Amino acid sequence: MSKAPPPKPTDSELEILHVLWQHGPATVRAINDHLGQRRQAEVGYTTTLKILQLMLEKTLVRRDDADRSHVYRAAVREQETQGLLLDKFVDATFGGSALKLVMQALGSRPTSADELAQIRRLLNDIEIQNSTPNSDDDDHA
Amino acid sequence: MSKAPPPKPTDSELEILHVLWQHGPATVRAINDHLGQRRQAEVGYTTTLKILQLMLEKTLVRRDDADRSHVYRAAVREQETQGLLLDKFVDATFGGSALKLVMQALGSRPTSADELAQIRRLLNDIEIQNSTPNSDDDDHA
DNA sequence: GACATTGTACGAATTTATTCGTACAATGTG
DNA sequence: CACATTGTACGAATAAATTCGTACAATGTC
Repeated sequence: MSKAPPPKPTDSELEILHVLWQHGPATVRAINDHLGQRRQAEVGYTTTLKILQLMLEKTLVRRDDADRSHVYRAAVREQETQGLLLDKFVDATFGGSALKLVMQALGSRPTSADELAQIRRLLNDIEIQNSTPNSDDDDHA
Repeated sequence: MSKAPPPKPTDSELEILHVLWQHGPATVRAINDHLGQRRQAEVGYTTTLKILQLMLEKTLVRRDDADRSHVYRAAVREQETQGLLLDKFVDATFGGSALKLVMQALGSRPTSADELAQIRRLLNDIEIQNSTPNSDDDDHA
């Protein structure tokens, strides 16, 4: 029992993860610059640093401190993290019903024909998988 | 400028709204009992009361204080509230892409044939609407 | 009417997230 | 080498959400 699984990131932490996922490993300075761009206002440098230090303790990021300017990189995968957050959100907001969420997402919002087509393709794939139970796709951690 | 639109409910507030949406207007006592059931642990009565009082100030609920036991009821609609929360969530977690959210929701989670059928039906409806621009559904504020 | 019960109001402690100031070390520049 | 620059570490202020204790009013019961 040596591993503590990384917890759910907060909003600020998630924003930093987005930067790391998109641009790869980066220094605090670089991350902070990106944050300043994607928001309207600047972010204090030490604020970003502090959050990254907390994220390090939570094992949401790893860092390379060989050089003076430490380099941080995401320690959690984008899809897995989004899946984790999605689970919580579906539970809290839609009582656990992913169907309701999808209906709401598609129903109350303009969706392009192209996007609809992509979803249709996904539905087909899922139905194929549902009807052909694989015998060897176990996913051991 | 008399209306302040109700703000985004917090997690606890959302849980109370779920009770109100599901069971209709209720006293603090009744709401508290429901909360105790849907969680594992009991909730302090005054905790629920306090949150309801805060929700009243935020105009998330209304109350009838004619009787000694005040009766609270939701002042926001379920769908609208879920839509609001969904928007924020999609922005924060999926960079604003509802498509990514739907793909994640459907892809990384078992979905029954029945649910898939419902989604298919919805897709059909949307495509019909997309191809027949209505001339009289203007929505003036 | 005395007393227990049930209700509301409200202050306050706790926790978590966010923000930034300050101290100080390492490095670059004249 | 003196000094400005750039970096990390860390304490602490602030704000929001959550929790509950305590005071006290209204009602029910004998």
